[in-house]
Amino acid sequence: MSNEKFQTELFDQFARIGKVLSSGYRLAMLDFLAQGERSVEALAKLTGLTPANTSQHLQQLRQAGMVVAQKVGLHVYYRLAGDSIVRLLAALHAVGQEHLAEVDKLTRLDLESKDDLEPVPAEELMRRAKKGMVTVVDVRPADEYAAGHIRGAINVPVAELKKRLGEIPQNHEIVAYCRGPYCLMSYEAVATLRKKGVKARRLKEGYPDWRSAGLPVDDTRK
Amino acid sequence: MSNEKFQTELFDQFARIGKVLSSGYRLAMLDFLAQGERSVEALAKLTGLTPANTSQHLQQLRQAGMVVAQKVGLHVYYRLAGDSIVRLLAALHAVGQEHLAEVDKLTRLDLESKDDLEPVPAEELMRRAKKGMVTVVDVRPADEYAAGHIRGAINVPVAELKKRLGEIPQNHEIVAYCRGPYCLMSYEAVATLRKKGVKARRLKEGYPDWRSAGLPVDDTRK
DNA sequence: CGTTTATTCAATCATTCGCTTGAATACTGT
DNA sequence: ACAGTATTCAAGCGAATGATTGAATAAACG
Repeated sequence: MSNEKFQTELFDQFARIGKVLSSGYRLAMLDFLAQGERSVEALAKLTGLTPANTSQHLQQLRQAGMVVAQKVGLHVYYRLAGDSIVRLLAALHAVGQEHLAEVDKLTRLDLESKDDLEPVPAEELMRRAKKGMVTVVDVRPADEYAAGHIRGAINVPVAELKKRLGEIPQNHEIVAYCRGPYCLMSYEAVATLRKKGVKARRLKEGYPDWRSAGLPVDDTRK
Repeated sequence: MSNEKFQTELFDQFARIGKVLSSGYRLAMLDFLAQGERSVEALAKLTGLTPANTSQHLQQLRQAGMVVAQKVGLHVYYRLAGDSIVRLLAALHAVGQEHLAEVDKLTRLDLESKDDLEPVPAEELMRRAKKGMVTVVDVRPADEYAAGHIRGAINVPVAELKKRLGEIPQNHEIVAYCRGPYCLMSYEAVATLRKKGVKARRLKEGYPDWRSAGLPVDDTRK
């Protein structure tokens, strides 16, 4: 094969991956899948799409080699095909953050104004968790917690935080986490807790980062 | 703004980058631009597209924040908007290599069968170049060499290699390099040189990797 | 000042994409 | 076997995309 032909065929193959990244819904699904496997139904709920539509997107992702499916009973569980996908998503986020003015505007409005809530980096949390100096709270919805969470974390979804305040041991500082750097739930949780006079900070990383860094998790399946 | 709305807007922004990566031609352009800036005309020649078409693609890339343009005289020179783009392309290549059967097939046919030509990693080349133990040959076309190349390399395009063999000092081993990991020119060059009885290997990295690693280059503009 | 050259703009057309809808398939539990 | 549920399939429709063409800008040069 000539060099030119080889090159164009290769670029067309890589473009298949790009094509699959060209839909906000598919990117959202990949982000959810980065937190662990999910059924079609669960993803449909999370994205707000119809199940049929969700299934179609997932099959595009599968044909591009980004996700793999496994049928268990009535449900089909999808998960990311490998760790390189997480790295690709991270690179995509980085480029967006750096070069898309709109992303900058969105995050400046919503995240940075809240970032005086100095986030706790993962390694600091690990150190302090070993000494039992901290209570880790997963503020994602219950089903996402059930599918996988940081080892030792308790689950109080942000929507129920106010009425379930009593469940949270308050002898230590509280560290809240959620889905990832662009998820607002942990911000909201920390704001709520502080308003109640509870000492709380958010974890800098989300669950997907924690998990892909090889830190200890409890997951429904490896 | 609600968490859900924020999320979907953010994902839609990231999808703009994915959309721009969904064309083989645009990916090819980004790869060429990773080697240094190029005019519209140059990119049109490299991709085989018409200038008008090339210009349209470049403007899509520009609107997505991936490239920036600079007008000098009659020519408009485009270049990558930042280093995070190079990392994104690398992540894309990694995912393709790992999860697309077609990429695997293509590279197995064309690259791996030739990979017994044990490539030289960049750091080894640096070490040996300092001692003057090696002749570095850039086998890309003359204009690409002119736009930027590894410091100390001489240029002999692979097409002219046979008739210009005499220009290459043969007291040291020769290390050939070209555009990057999926470019076949350096493979071809090494095969040609070995057939002539010249001791030659290829550099594992291509020029873009070398450049983005901060290793010494001669570039037309910083 | 008019010509040449590089790039961009604008309009057109065939193709593709994404969502919707309704039906088909696969599996579970009674 | 039958009803119920999760997922996939297939067809249809409106919107967006990509290449082509010809014209419009903009800068360099005689």
